Amino acid sequence: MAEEFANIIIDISHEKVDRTFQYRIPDALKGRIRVGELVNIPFGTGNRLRKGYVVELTDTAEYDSSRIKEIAGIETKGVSAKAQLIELAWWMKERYGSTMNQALKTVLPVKEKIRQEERKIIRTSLTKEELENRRLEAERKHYKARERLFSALVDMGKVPYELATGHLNLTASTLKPLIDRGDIYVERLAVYRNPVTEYEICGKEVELNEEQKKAADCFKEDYRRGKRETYLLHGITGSGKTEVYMEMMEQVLQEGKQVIVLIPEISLTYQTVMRFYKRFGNQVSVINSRLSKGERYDQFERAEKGEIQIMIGPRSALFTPFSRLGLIIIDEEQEAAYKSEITPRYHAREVAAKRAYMAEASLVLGSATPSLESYEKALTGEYRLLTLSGRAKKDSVLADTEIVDLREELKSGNRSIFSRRLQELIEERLNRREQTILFINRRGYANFMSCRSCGKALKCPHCDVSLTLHRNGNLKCHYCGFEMRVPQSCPSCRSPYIAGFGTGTQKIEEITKKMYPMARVLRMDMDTTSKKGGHEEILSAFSRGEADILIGTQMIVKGHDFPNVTLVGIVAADLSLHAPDFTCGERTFQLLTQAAGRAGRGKRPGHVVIQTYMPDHYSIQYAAEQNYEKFYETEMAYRKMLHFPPYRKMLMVQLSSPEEEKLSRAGDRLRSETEPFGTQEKELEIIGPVEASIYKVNDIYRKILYIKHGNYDILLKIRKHLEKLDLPVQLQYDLQ
DNA sequence: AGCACGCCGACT
DNA sequence: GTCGGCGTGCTC
Repeated sequence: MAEEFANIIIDISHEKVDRTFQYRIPDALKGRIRVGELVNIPFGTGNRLRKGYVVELTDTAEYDSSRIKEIAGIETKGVSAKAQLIELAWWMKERYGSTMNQALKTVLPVKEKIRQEERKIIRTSLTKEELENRRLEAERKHYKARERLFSALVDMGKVPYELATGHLNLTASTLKPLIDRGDIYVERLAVYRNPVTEYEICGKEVELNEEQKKAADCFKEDYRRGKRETYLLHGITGSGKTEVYMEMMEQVLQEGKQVIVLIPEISLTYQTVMRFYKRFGNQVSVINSRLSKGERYDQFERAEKGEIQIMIGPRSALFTPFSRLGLIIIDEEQEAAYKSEITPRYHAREVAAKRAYMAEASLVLGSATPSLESYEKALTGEYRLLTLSGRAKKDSVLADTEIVDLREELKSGNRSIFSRRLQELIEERLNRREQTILFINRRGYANFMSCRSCGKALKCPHCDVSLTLHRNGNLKCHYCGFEMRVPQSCPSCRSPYIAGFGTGTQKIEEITKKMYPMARVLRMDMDTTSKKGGHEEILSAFSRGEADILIGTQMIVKGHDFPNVTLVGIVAADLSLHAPDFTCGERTFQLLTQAAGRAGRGKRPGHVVIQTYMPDHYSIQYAAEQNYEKFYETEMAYRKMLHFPPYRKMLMVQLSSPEEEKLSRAGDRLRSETEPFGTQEKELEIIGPVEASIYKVNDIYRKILYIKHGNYDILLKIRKHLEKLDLPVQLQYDLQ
């Protein structure tokens, strides 16, 4: 059955028409019009034909039915990348639960009204005196618009078109008679705001080793044969994944196709980007969040016109309007940065898979520590697994890793945050003029309690996640709502040494400076990097050897190469291990592995010290061994046992409201509306609604409902059902 | 973006 | 009075 109306956005770049208009589908076109289709439509009083994209099909008229016009026809030529992106937006709307407008805004960035470089310029061939005469004439006749224009021309000689229409409030109808008279003319030029200057191509930087070659060849062979697949490139830190990407890209470019490379914002550094420039020259464009919207728009426009073939950027680069997309690469695919925090809360990995499928492109996911989801798919054969098990540089070896048991330190009377072994090694580095990184894997704000004697965190008896210490002094489980008083002694070993855990970078900096007054110490965290460029500045200062010790959070362990670093100290591995979240084991493993990978990137061997109260925990053990496979097996078994993703799919519904009463009523309603799905679907599990880890934020209360099921589609159905209820609280859905 | 409409001063 | 520039608002 074919719908009667189509909602269409007009392909004119002006914010005032940045919304949909409804058109009737004529009988002749019924059934032939789909979402994303480029059509011709009569628009405005003059009914001039314009191009528009179909954004939605519907049977209900949302506008005075008699005034809805008909679609004139389907535009066949120039079926561009945009059409595909609109289809993608439709899919995102369905998958992540948002409005079509929200989805469109993420996929098609609206052109900014203020453009930094003018593309149309009003110029004149008249002399200064003639202009002044024109101005006086206009003044005398009270032609205010002309007077403004001429005085601007007298002052500047030329006027950017945007300035004329914006600030001077001129319209085309004012300008036209002047153009006809020959007073002025409009010069059009395509000047792009190029965020990077040109570089010469240097070709390949290094020869690939056996493993790298094997991985790249496997891809290239498939690609040449027209096989499009998803690959998981699993390579340990320092194994040279980037070279393999570039080799793959070469093949794709040779076949006239285009490439999108996603890199987590945090590791999108000058060094990384330069490597791509050196290999591919000005076929490459880079976008990052520091670029203005206009600059970003320009780069997308260049991509659409085919001026560039490679786009590198954070998750939003996924929406580059390439019309011949052949490959998407996602580096560090497990990174949390690939998940959008605003509606539609999409995951770049999933959207990339969809886009690659639509464009008949291949997808390469790369990581040293793949997400469990991806690795599982690689093991079941859904993805093709490519492995790099050795370091790319022959003389560089994996760091020597040791785990220090902080319980033993306490027993022997050392109450400092640095173990004796770590202190010893730091001193050694200082004497040898080598560099040290001290890493604090602190994340989030939830505080937990643990025992300094046995190392165990206080956990929920029902959920096996850490209890969160609340301000009222109680411990709470934010998965099931279990609550208890802070005990006087450790429940498992009776030791009285239990305490809240929370060590900040600042405190560590203070202690370090006190212990090593001669050392030059740099700190890198949210405070020190908030000003723009702060990030890069600190890292390059450290890289130039301007400090002996770098103290920081996750941001220091991503992708940076510091050849002179021979010691990495992980101050308290337990920090991320006890986060109140079922993924904390996975995250800890990832962080520790990455941090350990920072040591010994140069010729001198590296040393890694992991301080922990839980030296036997599998996340810590396997991270120290750099043994991903073992970690994967253990973690998967645990997820399976507790019915967590990826074994089961999970829908999280966050409810928030300033009124507690409304919140709890809405929560009960959501639960009771979900329960009936369980009568036919025995696998269904509902937990909660329980209070969020921070229940009250800015006077708004928050609760979470967890719905688990093995089948994705059931959860989609449940979400759709819940969305329709129209409850008087804010709802946020997250499906994983 | 482009078009119409209503306002207002200029000119016959 | 009419003509035409100017500013504003709307376009399915």
